[in-house]
Amino acid sequence: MQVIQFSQAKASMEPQRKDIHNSEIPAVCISCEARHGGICGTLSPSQLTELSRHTKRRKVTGGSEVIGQGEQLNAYSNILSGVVKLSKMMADGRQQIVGLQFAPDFMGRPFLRESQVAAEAAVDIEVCSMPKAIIDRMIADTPELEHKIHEQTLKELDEARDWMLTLGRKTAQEKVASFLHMIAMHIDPENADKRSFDLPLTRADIADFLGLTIETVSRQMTKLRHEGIIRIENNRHVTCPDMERLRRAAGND
Amino acid sequence: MQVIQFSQAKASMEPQRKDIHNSEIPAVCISCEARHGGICGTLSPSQLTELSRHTKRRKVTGGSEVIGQGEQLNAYSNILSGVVKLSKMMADGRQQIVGLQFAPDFMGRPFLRESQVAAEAAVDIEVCSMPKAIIDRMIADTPELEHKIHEQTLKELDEARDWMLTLGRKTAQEKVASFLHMIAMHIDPENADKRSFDLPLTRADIADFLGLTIETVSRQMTKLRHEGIIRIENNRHVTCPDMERLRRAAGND
DNA sequence: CCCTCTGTTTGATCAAGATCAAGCACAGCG
DNA sequence: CGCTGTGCTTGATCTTGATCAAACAGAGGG
Repeated sequence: MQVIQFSQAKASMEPQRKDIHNSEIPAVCISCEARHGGICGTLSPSQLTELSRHTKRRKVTGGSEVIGQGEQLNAYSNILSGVVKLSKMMADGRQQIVGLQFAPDFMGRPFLRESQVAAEAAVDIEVCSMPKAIIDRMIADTPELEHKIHEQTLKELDEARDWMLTLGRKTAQEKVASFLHMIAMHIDPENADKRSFDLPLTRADIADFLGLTIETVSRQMTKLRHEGIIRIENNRHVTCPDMERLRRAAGND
Repeated sequence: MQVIQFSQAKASMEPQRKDIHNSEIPAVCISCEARHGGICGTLSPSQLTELSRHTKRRKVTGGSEVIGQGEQLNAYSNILSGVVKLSKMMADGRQQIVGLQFAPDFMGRPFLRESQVAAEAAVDIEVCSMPKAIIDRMIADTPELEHKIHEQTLKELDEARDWMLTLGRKTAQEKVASFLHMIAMHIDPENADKRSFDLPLTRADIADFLGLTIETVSRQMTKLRHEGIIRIENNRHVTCPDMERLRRAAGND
């Protein structure tokens, strides 16, 4: 009966969904679907019933690991809020961030037992996680679900390849500008002239994302600041008066 | 009736398949499946019938474009032999190779009209290509087909992320060693101690793959040669007496 | 045979970014 | 209040890989 409520919620208006998400009963991901474009819109009522018994909403504080590199991966998650960084590390400690995941993204690695990347909360995040086994079974008999996940995979592949061009061929200045531009677009892709945003990453993380050192990131930020392309307050808050100039500084002309 | 033959071929032995592939009638991709692990094993006989009327086997000479960056992409292909490089180019000509595809791979971008990468034959290749529209329709009603393509996408994503670590954090020496090791593994993944292989890429391509210049690639190859880790004949043919040493030089300790 | 073209190597020099080293700002805390 | 720790910036110097330049090897072609 709980589930009937959820199904109704799906069709109803925003406030009610919120109530359900905050209720005692672990919220089924139908709420993610409604508010964040997650995967659960593809599931049947009976599948949702089952899933609802196992999903769990939880908060993860910034900096803590969601999944370690090479670890057994036994859950999928929808990111409800915040940013997750995916990274790889070499034996001697050199690290590279290979992807960022934002609020509506689905996290997890289908069809494999081990993850080759570590997932860590970049800031405080909220996720809705569900057991791998159940989702894997549902994938097998719900083609739309696999399709949805496939589309997410394709999106990640495109982003990874874009980033390879940045890593391999751009200058430090262009790399930093590319990063800022990417974040600005992700915060509000519709409203491209939105001028102000918070960086979800420390300078150290940005360096690991761009294949640079902390010092170089800092110097390039200062340079962009002196050139009037950005303003920075409190280290994290960035304002970009002219997004087009930032785009050009990023080499995407 | 042609198609019945194909179906039989699928179940029968190697030589017959080859005959079919060389016959006048454009070979349906069932032959790819049998010999190269392509996508057509997931299709029903009637789907194969239809597909067989539209697939076309063709050769592409090294260096020519298969799909231009940003071009309309109206075909999928199975690579039957050879290597394809996927690359991105900046407006000023800087280029980055973002992926290599080898013989059994499926090439093409589902669900999108435009490709953001250019695909070019690295050496002379043979492909079995099929119209996008037909495959897209078959994907819609054959979940196994989407699953197969999804798995290929996941493989490409893993490879892209591995390469991001190389691009962002490895030294020139490690990059070149990583490249050689990767090629060696791809030529014969089963037989990891296979010592000898041909490079499918020119020095310029290798540089674009590694985010280096031609000169640096050349110098690092010379250095690996002097250290006795590899031997090189005719510029393209590489012998590696001790794969373990190469792996260590690549930083994958 | 010479000539040209492409792909490659090698050498000399330069510069972008790494490394080493301080120092500042701010938050938490005894 | 001063102390400590963390994250960030700035400066001085060094190193890696880029750039500029030359030369070589092999293929094709007149």
